[in-house]
Amino acid sequence: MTEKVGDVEQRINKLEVLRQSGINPYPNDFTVKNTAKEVTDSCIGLDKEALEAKGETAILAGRIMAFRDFGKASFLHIQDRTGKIQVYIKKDLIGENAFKIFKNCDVGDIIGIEGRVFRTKTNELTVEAKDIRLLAKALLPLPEKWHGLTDVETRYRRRYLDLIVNPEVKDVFIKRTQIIRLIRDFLNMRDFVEVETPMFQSIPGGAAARPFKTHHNALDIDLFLRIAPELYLKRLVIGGFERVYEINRNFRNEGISTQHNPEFTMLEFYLAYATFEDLMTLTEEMITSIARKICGTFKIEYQGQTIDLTPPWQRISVKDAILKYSNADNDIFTDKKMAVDFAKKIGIDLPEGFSHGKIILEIFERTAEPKFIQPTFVTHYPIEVSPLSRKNEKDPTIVDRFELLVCGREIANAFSELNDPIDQKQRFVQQIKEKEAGDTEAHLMDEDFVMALEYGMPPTAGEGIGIDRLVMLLTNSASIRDVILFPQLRPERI
RNA sequence: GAGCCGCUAGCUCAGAUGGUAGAGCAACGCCCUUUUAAGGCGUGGGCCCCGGGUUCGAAUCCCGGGCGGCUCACCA
Repeated sequence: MTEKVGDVEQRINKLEVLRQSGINPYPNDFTVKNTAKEVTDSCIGLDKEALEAKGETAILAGRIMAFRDFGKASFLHIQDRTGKIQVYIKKDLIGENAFKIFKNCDVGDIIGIEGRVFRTKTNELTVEAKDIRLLAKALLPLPEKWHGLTDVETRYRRRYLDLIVNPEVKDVFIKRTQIIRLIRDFLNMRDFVEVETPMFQSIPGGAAARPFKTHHNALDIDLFLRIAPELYLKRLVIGGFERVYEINRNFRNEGISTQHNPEFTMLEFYLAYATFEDLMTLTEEMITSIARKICGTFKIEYQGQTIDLTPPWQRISVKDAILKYSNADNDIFTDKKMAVDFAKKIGIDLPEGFSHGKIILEIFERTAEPKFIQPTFVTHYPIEVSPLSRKNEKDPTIVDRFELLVCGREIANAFSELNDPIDQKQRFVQQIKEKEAGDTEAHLMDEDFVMALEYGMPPTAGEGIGIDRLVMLLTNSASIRDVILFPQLRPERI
């Protein structure tokens, strides 16, 4: 190879060498019998002699992660789904032909190995190959063994590489699926039924957010990707699914950040004949039972802070939180003018037409929300910002709702559902007014949903939990992109 | 959307004040049959993110653009 040859060309050359000696570089007839972990587990506690006596053998496959080459012998590490294990290749043992194949293997190739398990001088458990098969030739080199792949853009764009090279990344995603499975187990055990409701909605409802718009050609109608499943799940409660949930994607056409991805996974569940207070207890049970299994403790580390999940969690109303964490006066809650003045005083820009409740919420978010590092149920939100929640019996300006805050972030949002169809209709009407006043995220009127309520919905409590954020918390991940396999990025342009 | 930072070999990174691009790992060749980032000797490898400008000369300075990260805004 005297002329300029890149890594890929070199590997294609090797591939040709193999083909010409009758070796298929992409065969499909190797039967794997063991995994790296099985081999390791079965030899735990066995010293060199005991292992020798046992005569353990293994047939396994994996990707070559590293070579330590000695000419006529070589050590390599191969990696399968369970981890890494060392392989020893000796020319004497595998023979001339197999050794020739091996010499045309590179880091990154996928191989199959059969051999005896032994311990080396340094006591590392090793499979001594008596046969080697190339199962898939890699044409591109893997990132460097020592520093690995750290460039975040490459890690997100080529997640497969990230997963091959950074084991802790794979761990996070395995934990993610475990968390979701535990949630399903938790709800299924309590007689909840899992359902799927439309992603395409002609009236995007159930949350305050801007939707993605698309078009159905055959029907010739505009459709919206859902921003929440809420209104469909409540229709199911009306239909008799007294305990129902969905774990699925929501889509919101908004900014991207360490906390936001345009598509994200949401758990929503509804429990008939329950109140938002019942859901606080249920939420504590659900999240602590998951933390126990995933983290093994209630005192978890998140980005340098220790979060104590030991129940019961603090409960505080929006009003009390504002009074506690700011020098606001009591009458901001009864007098909109006072609320406006106070908001301005603490530097909040208020667009025209903000409702009293929205101003209160702004004040809460500015003064109190970031203070709730330890898990806290913040309760009783203003009615204007909660158009689907049940009005509080004693104070009609607030609703029976809570948000669960951890590290100053919303993990869950829940309320006693509004099941009075006339009240619901009025709330929608109020939202329309706010939309007309310029609020792009105000809810839309959904007549069909109101009609469903007119058939009667049992008193019900409902909750949404942002799965991505829960996973971030339980895996100590700083960015939502670290818990979503393929986070949204701009396409690369040349 | 705004501000700050980054983009140089497959990967991780150096390249003051402008002088024509380097290291380690990976790769290739030779030696080496128990290594652990194996070792020794040798070799090749670059649209320095893109486009303009200044200059005798730009990876470096200036302007514009692209992509990414973080912070803020918006939100969950």
